[in-house]
Amino acid sequence: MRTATASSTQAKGRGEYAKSSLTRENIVAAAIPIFGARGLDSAGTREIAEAAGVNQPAINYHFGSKENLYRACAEAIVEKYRQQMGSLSLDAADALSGECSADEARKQLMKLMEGLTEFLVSGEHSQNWVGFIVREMSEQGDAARILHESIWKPGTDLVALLIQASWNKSGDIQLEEARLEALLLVSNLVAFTNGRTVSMQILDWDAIGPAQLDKIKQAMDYRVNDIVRRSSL
Amino acid sequence: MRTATASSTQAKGRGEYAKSSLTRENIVAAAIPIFGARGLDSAGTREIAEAAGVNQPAINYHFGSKENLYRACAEAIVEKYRQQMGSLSLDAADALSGECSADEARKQLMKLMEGLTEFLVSGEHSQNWVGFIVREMSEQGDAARILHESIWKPGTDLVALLIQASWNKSGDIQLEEARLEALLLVSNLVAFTNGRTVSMQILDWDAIGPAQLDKIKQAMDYRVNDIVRRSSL
DNA sequence: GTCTATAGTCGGATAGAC
DNA sequence: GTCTATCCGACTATAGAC
Repeated sequence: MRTATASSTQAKGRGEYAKSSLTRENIVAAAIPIFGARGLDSAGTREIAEAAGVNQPAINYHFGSKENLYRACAEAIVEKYRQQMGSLSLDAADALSGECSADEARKQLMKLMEGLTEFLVSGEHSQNWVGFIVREMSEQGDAARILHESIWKPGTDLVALLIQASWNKSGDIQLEEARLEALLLVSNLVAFTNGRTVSMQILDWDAIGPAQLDKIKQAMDYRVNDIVRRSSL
Repeated sequence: MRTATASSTQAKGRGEYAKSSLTRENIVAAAIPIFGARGLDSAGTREIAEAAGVNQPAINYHFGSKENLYRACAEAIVEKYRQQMGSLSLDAADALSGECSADEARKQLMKLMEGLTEFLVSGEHSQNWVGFIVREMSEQGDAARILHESIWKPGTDLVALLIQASWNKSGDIQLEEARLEALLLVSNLVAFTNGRTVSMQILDWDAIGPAQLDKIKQAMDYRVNDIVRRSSL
């Protein structure tokens, strides 16, 4: 994106910055894990600059302010999320758009949740920016809005629709109930991202490796099946 | 606690500070919601001092440093938690200490979770310091250790033991499984504290009042029953 | 014990050389 | 476009009057 030749004060996209896109991306990539670990206020521009291999004023030059960089990080994360979860989401959405049996919905739901589990809990390289997403859950700023509208809202909505389809019911009341279930389902995964330290201590785990990931996945499978089973109430 | 006469450099407890306990408590009470909302780094001593009705150096005088005040807040929270959840926890522990039928365990578990739900999600005055607890879940400092050992660990352990008792089984493998279930159960509540903003937007709620609290409680009841039902697998 | 005044440090942002 | 040097504001912590 943003095909820029190496050196020239070229024309801007539309009121947007259009400086050296390479160093911009370096800075964003370096900033995301630092912001994710320490938050907007605590993370220093000097720290970020060092990690990116540039000098401190470079951040201000490229982004205008630390907060702008923060927003740029949120946007970059949305992009990465779409790359990583896009195909899974599309599969599920496709299934929903056709008529979709309860069992088909259940299978799609399990596949989607397994993908989400791997994505949020495992995924060594992604681990960095999951911290960013989860941290922003408790904030109310601009970045939080971006992440909510592009990640949390569509993600949980998709899960909710699959749950509803698995119940073989429709209607607004059912949808709200399904949304609540979807939220609780996703929050279970957050326990292993946001609260990873606490979780590991409680479970006497010293790492979340493949063996632990399997246990989490199994627990999530139980959860999904429990939710689906409620259709017969 | 700490019965101090109004003015005198009285004897210290044991190596501990023993200044004017009243203003100490005022500062702690003012600091907890601010730390909870903004975190250790972002919260300023001036801000806290103003909220407490004292001047900024008073904090340093009474606590030595901002970080010491932070630890004092964590300890105060543990105290409040024990006051508020103590009787419920004791009831459950009592039930466990005697021989305890599966159904008795299930009932105690539901009662405990309902109490926890009200405590974490509702509870207007407590809302302040729930932010503190949840924020520290992702940290690894001294305060995090205090809260973990005095709140998270014993709390989830109790839930895990009740789950195990409701399964009518014992053994280490069952205990780890029960701990995992307990963790997921508690993490569902965190969705409405830490992620309150996100949750409300997803569910189209504009507040978490009695009606919403009932829905959450019902969902938690479903969850508990689902977990217990698995004993027959 | 509580205040005012201030020291000392570190943060983000800016100016200007190259 | 990227560097060095620097400003200015905010912060915690300390010194000392009352």
